[in-house]
Amino acid sequence: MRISSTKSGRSAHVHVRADGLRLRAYRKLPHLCVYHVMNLTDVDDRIIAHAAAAGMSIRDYTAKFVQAFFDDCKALSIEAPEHWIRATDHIEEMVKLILRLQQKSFTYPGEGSIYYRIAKFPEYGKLSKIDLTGIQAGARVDNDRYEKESVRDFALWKAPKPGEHFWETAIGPGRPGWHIECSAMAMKYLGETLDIHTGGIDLAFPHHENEIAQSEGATGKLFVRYWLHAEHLLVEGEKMSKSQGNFFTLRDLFAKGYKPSALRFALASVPYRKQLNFTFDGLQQAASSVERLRNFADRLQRGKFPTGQQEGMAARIAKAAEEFDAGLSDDLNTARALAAVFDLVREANIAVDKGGFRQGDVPAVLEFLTTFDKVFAVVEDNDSEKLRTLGYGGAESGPGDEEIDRLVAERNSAKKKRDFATADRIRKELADRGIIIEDAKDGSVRWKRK
RNA sequence: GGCGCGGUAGCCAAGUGGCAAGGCAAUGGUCUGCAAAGCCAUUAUCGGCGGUUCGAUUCCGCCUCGCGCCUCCA
Repeated sequence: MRISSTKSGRSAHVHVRADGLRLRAYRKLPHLCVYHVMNLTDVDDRIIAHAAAAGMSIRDYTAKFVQAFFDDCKALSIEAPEHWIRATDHIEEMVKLILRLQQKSFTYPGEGSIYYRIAKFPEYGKLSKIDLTGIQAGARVDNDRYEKESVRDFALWKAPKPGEHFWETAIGPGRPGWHIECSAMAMKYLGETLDIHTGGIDLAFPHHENEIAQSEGATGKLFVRYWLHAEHLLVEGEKMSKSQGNFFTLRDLFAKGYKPSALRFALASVPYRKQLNFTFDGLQQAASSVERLRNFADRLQRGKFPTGQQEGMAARIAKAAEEFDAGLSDDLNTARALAAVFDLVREANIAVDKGGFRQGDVPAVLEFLTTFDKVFAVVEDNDSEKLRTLGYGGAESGPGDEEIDRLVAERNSAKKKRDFATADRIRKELADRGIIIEDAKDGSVRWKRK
């Protein structure tokens, strides 16, 4: 399976919702090999202009955005693709592709720029089902700086602007148009036909439509077998925008104390084709859901159960794995996959409560949870560690392990003496510092960070 | 205006022509020294109106509401 994805410097949620689902690690089917290439668009009009204004090279100017993007990906446990590549490293490939299009008369020049002639590609619009016949030339040409045969035609190569960075190439000086990079780079790393291309739904038109036109025009072959377009977020039921004040960065959210796992769960639990309404209440709900899963995993790992296996449990676990698989196979229906997990959690909890659950059942359940976590990456608790390494706000400044262990021991001895006032005081103090203490039936005590 | 997506319990959300998954929250119960965790119980005439059908939340039509794209914005 070969995947290409586009990226935005600002947001990683699309990646969590589609490619970020860690399908590579999952790889349920042995013959399914994931090869993922992620493109970093580090050149466009705005970047060039801003870099010029700042007196910086494009590479230096974009460095901090690239770094921030990767940090965000790490925070959200998005797996690194096989290749992540920069547009500016592939100018030559773009030029070659343009030359190829030129030979087939898909291009025409205009004031130093090179345009794609959409009239030459009758299938144009097949992805977004846009009907070009209704679009009249002249309807929206006022802000167009270039001369084009048709309004829909787009620039493959743009003439240099005074004072701004440009490349000296076989097709003349200038810089690439927005769309050409994706076609050129995808083809270089993935071949002329890719299996999956992901991106935000907003990019379907015109960006992906133009990619198809360029690629298929040049090769005469199908460019992409499956497009995965992720729907956008709403925030508290409204469109996210800076002016509305409902635009949050990951850093903002972590600084408010939300955990990476909660955010990841919130984003991943809603199937990618569905518009996700991001709310703080929803984040809280996601955190609670993650908590339930972690409690369950913990219960299995710490618990001491009678030896042997419960009759039917192995089959029950296998069924959960099957349903989980079926959910993901159903166009990444994560909601369905999650239901399979929670069903098993509930049933296994019942078995544990009733005493039927056996030690021999533990490995299979844990193995299932591990498989689940390869995709969802929320059960393993590395929230604090992530925030710390990435230097994001919100990392705990609470008590250290030794101090906690000491206080827990202190509370235990108070409890043994039936000095509940002291025991409860210690528990309350720790609770105020974000540590939850739980007593188990068998007298053992566990603690966890909230 | 054109094209597209969606309206399912307090919240998030799956799904199917035939008794409506799952999660969160709430309330009551169980357990507990008290808690927590877990478990049990309770909570939906599936946006509205028509049509097709023995039967529709699921199919069709109309309406309504929300969102997106058609402006190099994920």
